[in-house]
Amino acid sequence: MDKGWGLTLNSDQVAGFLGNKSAVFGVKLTPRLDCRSYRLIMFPLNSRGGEEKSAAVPSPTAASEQRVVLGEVDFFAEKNMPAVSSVVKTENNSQAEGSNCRELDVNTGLQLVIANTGSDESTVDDETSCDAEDRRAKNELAQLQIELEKMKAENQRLKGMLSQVTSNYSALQMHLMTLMQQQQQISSRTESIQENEETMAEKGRSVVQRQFLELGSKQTGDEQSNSLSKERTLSGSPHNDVELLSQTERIVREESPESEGWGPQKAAKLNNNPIIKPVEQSAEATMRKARVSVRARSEAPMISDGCQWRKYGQKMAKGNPCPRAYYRCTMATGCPVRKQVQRCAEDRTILVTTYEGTHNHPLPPAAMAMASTTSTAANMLLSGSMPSADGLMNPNFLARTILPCSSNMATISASAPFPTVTLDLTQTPNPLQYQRPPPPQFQVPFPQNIATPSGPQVYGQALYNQSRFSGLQMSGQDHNINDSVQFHGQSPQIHQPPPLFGADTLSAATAAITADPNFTAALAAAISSIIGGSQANNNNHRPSPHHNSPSVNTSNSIRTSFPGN
DNA sequence: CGGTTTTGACCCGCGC
DNA sequence: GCGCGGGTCAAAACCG
Repeated sequence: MDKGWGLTLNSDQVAGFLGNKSAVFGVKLTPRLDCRSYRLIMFPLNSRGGEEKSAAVPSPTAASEQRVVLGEVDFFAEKNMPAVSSVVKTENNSQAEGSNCRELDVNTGLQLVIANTGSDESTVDDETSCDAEDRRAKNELAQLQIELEKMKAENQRLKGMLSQVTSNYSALQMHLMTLMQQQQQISSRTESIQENEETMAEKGRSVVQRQFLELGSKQTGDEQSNSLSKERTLSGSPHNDVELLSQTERIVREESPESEGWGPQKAAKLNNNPIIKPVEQSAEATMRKARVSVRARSEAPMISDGCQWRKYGQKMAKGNPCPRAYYRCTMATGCPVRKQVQRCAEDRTILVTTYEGTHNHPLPPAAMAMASTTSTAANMLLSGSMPSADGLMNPNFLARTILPCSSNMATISASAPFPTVTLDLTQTPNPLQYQRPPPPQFQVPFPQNIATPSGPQVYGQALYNQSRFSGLQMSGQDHNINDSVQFHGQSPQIHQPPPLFGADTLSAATAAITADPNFTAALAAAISSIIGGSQANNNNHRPSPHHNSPSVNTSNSIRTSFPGN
């Protein structure tokens, strides 16, 4: 087959060699199928140098016993090419002389002398069939290459379109949220003025009393909402806040019915009271609803995230020929964290791992980075659908806050049955990007909580502040950052803001893990940053080699073990 | 022997 | 009501 190289001779040389000055020929050298001999194909050239037709050149009329050396010939070689010393002319049908001569088309009377070759003997039999087969194969190859190029171009075009659509969607969503906030501010002021007038008109009627009455009619016993409402009532524009609260209640209820999702459905059966729902259960159910999907390129059946997982099911999902595997965390009994692992249908080198829930136990360093990333993403996603002191948070802040290095590496699915954040680790961002502070406008969704956000350190603290501020702390278990703090030796009983290294290392780990497409390398970076940053003796956790946990050696590299499925 | 994986059955929500 | 699809259960098989 054609190996992609050929021999080109000077046409004048060829014409002179043939003894016909008026004839101009092009010469091609193509390897034969056996890859040991080569064929020199000559063809007439038109005035523009193009090939006129593919035809064998008649043998030279005046055959000479003496070799005519055309001169040194260079190959346009790309691969393992034998060096060609010269092109000589011999008698018709003469065999190659010497072991370094390779047979060519005997009809042309040309012979190619190839230096530095072995003593392979070339033959001339089945030459015609090989020739036809060569041409067919070359044609097929050329067509395939053309199709490949077309597909590549189409792929690039589609990628560009997708990127544009994604960015447009984000921009539109940002715009919509900004407009909604402005509208709410305006309506808030308007209603505040109206209420003032009402208060003046209806003397003796207490506005605050009316507000609490309305609250009482709309509340469902949710202490969290109640406290939020009271807080809002005190902070101004109460009427609007009540409406906002009821809106948000609808959103939360619609998005997280108790009997849905990965939560134990039997547990849902046990509590059938639709009105009185404990805060813990509600928060837990809401937390379990949020999902964080991580896309990473991996040939392994499962990415190593430092946790121990037990597979409890596998299903064929619609629209994807690859099965979806279900795992639950087995690092602690009753840990609610589960994950789904499935290969991407479009690109099977991409492994999509979807996490849900928050670990209720300390995590090893290897697992902290991913767990914190997913937990933070879930927290912020839920915060985005919950009322806050600033009103509704734009979920796109999440993408940019979690992944300040690239705005299009995180997407939030609004159409999915569950609110899902997708962290795409398959794209290669500029490695310098995540070392720089993120753009200020996307840095912190709650700027009043952060004094001077200036980079990943403050960014990590921002996550901490935000997640505590969101009012969606899981009762009975603190945020993952606190988990990490506990793991680093802090007293589990004392719930206080984590020391600085917790936020620093977490943010660094998060940035590293989300910015590096090589997941294992990113995990190694994250772990090394955690270990190096805290200088704590964290090596007491030695996951059993039986489990799917990475082992950290002294050089902070990651060795993953993936038992086959 | 204990933990994990496999895999068919079952449950449940949802759309028609 | 029925079918479909997602998610989970649980018994059997597997494995170190």
